[in-house]
Amino acid sequence: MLFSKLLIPTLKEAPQEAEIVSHKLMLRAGMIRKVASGVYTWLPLGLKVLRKVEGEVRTAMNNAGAQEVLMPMVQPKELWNETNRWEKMGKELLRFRDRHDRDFCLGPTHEEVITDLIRNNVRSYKELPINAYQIQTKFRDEIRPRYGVMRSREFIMKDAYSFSVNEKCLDESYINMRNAYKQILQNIGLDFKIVKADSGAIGGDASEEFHVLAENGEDTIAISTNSEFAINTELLLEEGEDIKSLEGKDSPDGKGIMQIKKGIEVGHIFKLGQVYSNDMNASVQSQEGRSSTLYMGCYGIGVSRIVAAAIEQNNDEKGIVWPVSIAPFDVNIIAIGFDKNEKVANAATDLYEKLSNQGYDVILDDRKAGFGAKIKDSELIGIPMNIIIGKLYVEKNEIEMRTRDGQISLVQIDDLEVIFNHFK
RNA sequence: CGGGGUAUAGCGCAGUCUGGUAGCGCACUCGCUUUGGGAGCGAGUGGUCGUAAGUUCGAAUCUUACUACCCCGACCA
Repeated sequence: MLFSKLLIPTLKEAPQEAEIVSHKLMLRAGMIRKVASGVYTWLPLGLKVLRKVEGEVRTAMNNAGAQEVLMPMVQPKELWNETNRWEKMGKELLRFRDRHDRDFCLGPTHEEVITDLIRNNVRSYKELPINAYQIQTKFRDEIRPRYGVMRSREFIMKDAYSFSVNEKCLDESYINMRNAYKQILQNIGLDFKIVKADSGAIGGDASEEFHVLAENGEDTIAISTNSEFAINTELLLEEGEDIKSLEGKDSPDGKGIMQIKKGIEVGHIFKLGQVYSNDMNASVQSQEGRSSTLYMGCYGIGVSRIVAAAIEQNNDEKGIVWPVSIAPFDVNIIAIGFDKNEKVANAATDLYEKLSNQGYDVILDDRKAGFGAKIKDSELIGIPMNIIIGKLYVEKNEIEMRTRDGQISLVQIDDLEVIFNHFK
């Protein structure tokens, strides 16, 4: 793609509305723009990252045997009445009426809709387990939207729902999703912890949260230095624990000592058991020929929140430092004097095509701007690799390869193998 | 909803106390010169000062009401 043709309105200064680093950088890099409080437009650059995160999630879900569906954002009151949640939910459930005066809401989650689908279309235990997921826009009328896309009212979530005949099978589905979530965050390249959590309003037996560790995290978690043990301090507070005195104590599992960290909750998995399937009469015929109420699990990942969390964890004074897996582009070819110097333009275009043909996601900065402006933008946007074609090339056929973290090497432009090797 | 704050050009800000008809930097447009760390010179464009009402000869500035947005708390992917 040509930089000059893409809408990438970068800013030198962060708008006053932004408080935390990820929000500032997303605005400055031209990834998002606010439409209303907690409601954002994703511009081309932001959308590219969002799509890459979606891709990582989708791949891992499919590999785990889940199947993709797409449910409506608009849901009828009748379904929510079945679980009594129309009454139970507060104002975060945005309700409205259609022209026939029928009540609807914007879906903050989809237990009712998916359970309705399964109960109407699955008859036998032989068809189970089923795990259906979607990647979709959710709306929660949050009391206080905050920090840009980190806690917005409208956001993209991957939500998966598993249906099993018995508790043991639910456990298997749960572990399966737990592993898939680990895989997703590892593949993206984020530092995270799995944390025991309060199962909260959604209800059910057990739940764990996936937290990306970052200083601006909204949650406080207690983790062990030497094991997987981690717990949300909200749970400890309920038990009357004094959080501050925990730091430095032995971990309850005997391995390592406790540390208090800040985390961003990007995923949450629940064993729901039969809460919703009881309310909604979701059952199948069991092996014994009797009606058997389904066991459910639900598994959420905040796709748009991961974008913000990744920035929160990976940035420096110059801008964003994307993990390669979700960077908007793999390479930026910075062509200095593209509009004036034919030799530069030809070489840049030629290299652009060669790299694209190799399957790299490449952008060519063909703008009429100086080196300083171009490299600053590239650093702000966080593209992992820059290839600079300028004076050195004109004089000595050399191009400069420069990573986002500042490692520089000079390469002959015809040395394609050497160039490609830099991407490994 | 409770507490705190902000609102002047696309972004960052000054002007408000002490009323006199709006300014700076960046960005943007045109021209020429530039092109390896956000280029220079020259000439320009852009604002019913958040909205409404009031006080006044006169309001960005004073008064009142409203709205939007941000921050701290309860909610959550």
